[in-house]
Amino acid sequence: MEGYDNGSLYAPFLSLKPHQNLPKSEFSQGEEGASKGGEGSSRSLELKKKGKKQRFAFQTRSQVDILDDGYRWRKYGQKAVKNNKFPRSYYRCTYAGCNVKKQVQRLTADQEVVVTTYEGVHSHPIEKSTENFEHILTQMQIYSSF
DNA sequence: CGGTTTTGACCAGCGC
DNA sequence: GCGCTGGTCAAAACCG
Repeated sequence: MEGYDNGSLYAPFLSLKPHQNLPKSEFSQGEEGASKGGEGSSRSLELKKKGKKQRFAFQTRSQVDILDDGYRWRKYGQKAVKNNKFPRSYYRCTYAGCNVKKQVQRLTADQEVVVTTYEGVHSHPIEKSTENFEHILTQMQIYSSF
């Protein structure tokens, strides 16, 4: 709620125009700077091969964990983190060739706050209208952008 | 019937 | 060397 600059608001999903490829994504990497306790900074086999991953995390105020951004997501796992008493959900894009991953995590302090982390970039147009999600973007705060 | 979801187990990396 | 955490995959169950 602090004075976040909407001008700097960078929405990957919004920038993912059908014929608009991201000119550059040099801001990849960046480690996650684990707080402590040696958070698992393990890179996926696929990621390590590419070494090019875009991670975008933002927190939203929602009652549901599943935020429909217009893409199809298939849950492939759920694990509870130590820093959060609530379990973290792992989602993956079901589009062929689109290996975009999404992580949803709820804050222990504020159960109403949901942290959504997008990993990777979509390589296909949205099948649903983003207008619905657009409203969410208005209330969502950028937590960490790489 | 298809697609998706759910739980468990396993693995990998890092820490101490 | 062992333990811990986090992450992914697998099979089965369930829903529309």
